Amino acid sequence: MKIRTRYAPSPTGRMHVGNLRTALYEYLIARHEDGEFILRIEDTDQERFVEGALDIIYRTMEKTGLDYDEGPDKPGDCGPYVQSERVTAGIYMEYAKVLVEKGEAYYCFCDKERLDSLKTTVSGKEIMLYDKHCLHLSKEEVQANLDAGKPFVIRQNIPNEGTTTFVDDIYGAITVENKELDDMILIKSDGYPTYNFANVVDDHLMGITHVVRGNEYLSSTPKYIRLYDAFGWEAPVFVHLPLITDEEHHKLSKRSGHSSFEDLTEQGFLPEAVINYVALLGWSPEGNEEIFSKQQLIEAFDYRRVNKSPAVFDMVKLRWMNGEYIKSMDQARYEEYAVPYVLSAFPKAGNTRQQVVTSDGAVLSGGSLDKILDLMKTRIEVFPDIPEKIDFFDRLPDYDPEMYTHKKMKTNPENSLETLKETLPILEAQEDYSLDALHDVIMEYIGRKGVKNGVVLWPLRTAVSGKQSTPGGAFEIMEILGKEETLRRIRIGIEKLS
RNA sequence: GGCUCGUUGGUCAAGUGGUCAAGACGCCGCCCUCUCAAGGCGGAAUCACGAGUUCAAUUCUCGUACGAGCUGCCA
Repeated sequence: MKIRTRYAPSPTGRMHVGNLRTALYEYLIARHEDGEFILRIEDTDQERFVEGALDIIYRTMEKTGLDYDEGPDKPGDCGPYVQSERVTAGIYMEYAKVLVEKGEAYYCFCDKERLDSLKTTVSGKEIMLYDKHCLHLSKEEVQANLDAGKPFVIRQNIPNEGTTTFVDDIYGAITVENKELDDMILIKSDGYPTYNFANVVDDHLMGITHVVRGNEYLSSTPKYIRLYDAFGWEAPVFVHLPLITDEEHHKLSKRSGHSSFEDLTEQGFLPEAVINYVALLGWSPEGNEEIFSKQQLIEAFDYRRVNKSPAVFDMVKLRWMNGEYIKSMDQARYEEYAVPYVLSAFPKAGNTRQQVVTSDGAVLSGGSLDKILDLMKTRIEVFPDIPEKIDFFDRLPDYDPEMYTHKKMKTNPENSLETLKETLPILEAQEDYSLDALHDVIMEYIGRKGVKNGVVLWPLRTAVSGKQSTPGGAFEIMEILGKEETLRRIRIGIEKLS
């Protein structure tokens, strides 16, 4: 039988990374077996609906490459794929009535006051188990209430005896006492189904073979099983996934600041890196490889290797992985992402990819920008790292002359001044400011002086950058700055040291 | 409170009744080197605890502790 999985989000805001992983695993399970993956919108909660959330879902599916075979915007044989539309079609009420006929569900007219009176507080928490009060209403009483237009819900009728058992493909067999199971509401008083009910009905009607979801549903699954049984339907395979937590081992929340896919992309993470990272949270491949393209994930993904224990979402490792993706990015796409950040380090108005004017007044060509881009590629983990690493190109910082002192290089303000004074005329005479030419002419000087490279290069790099550490060395920086700006900065260095 | 699930280095994790208990991130050190990266090499660091089964338990069983989830006319 062909595998069919579905991703069934509620349009309530951004896409939580837990949901994203669920969607990914559902996608991978289907694609791995050449099955089908469908998108269904579960908008049965009118109150929580957020304007625009639907667009976020579509956009996220698109950006993450989770293409579905059927969905609201991809008609298939099981539509509509939006639950509110299915409500209008009367689907859920029809099935709820089937259950009522069978005695597996019943109308309940209890008002809020009566329900409240059933609540008890145990160790600070309010708990409530419905007492089946309305189960005992006669057919005539129910009809009379219905005719009178009394608001009602339809509840599942779960016996108080016996146990219910199901097998989860990850967690194994799970058994609960039926008396622990509440007579949950199937149809709400506004006529909408609850998530639990709509889910079962739709998964069956849509031919879903594998239900994949977060482990927060593990303890309510027995109720689902009873529903499938009540209908006489075959239950799907259940695959419950371990929780993703924050550093404090609590469920990832909005407070953590990186709980949603959109949070992450705003922070400069690449969709494919997020997907790759999230795939490894709760699942591991057979080998030691960790970098997986979507296609490789599809091939390698065996959901039986999903593990049971919760996983901490580690931003540090995500950053590393994102850096790996950046390093192996093709040039065009890399530039597409990186150029805006490079440009943002040169705030002067009118700057473009082809030419920028620095705040110090130097003119840098497109070629210089290329070199900055090259320098950055192995030095960043996310693109927003760029500006602060290259700020010294735009404006020479007002640095402390003590920066010329470096024990290992054996430099100090005195010999640094000497170096700058002696190299200045060489650099003034030099016309070719390409990396190689600069290298040759300075190395020739170093050879002549008979000193270690660092004795000369440390002060030079300090003078042209004004920073303790820089991407690239003295030659790279001088090449990028060009002759005029290089000389200006060296003269400033000489002034500072004099 | 009840129910359910979980527990291998700081984090992600592999793994098995007998292993020197993989690998990755991070950390530390070394090499390279004008700094920072990248790259290469190496290091420290783990089977929650207590019983039981067994010649042998990280692995199987039970219990304890801790953590999480559920206990909504939310999903």
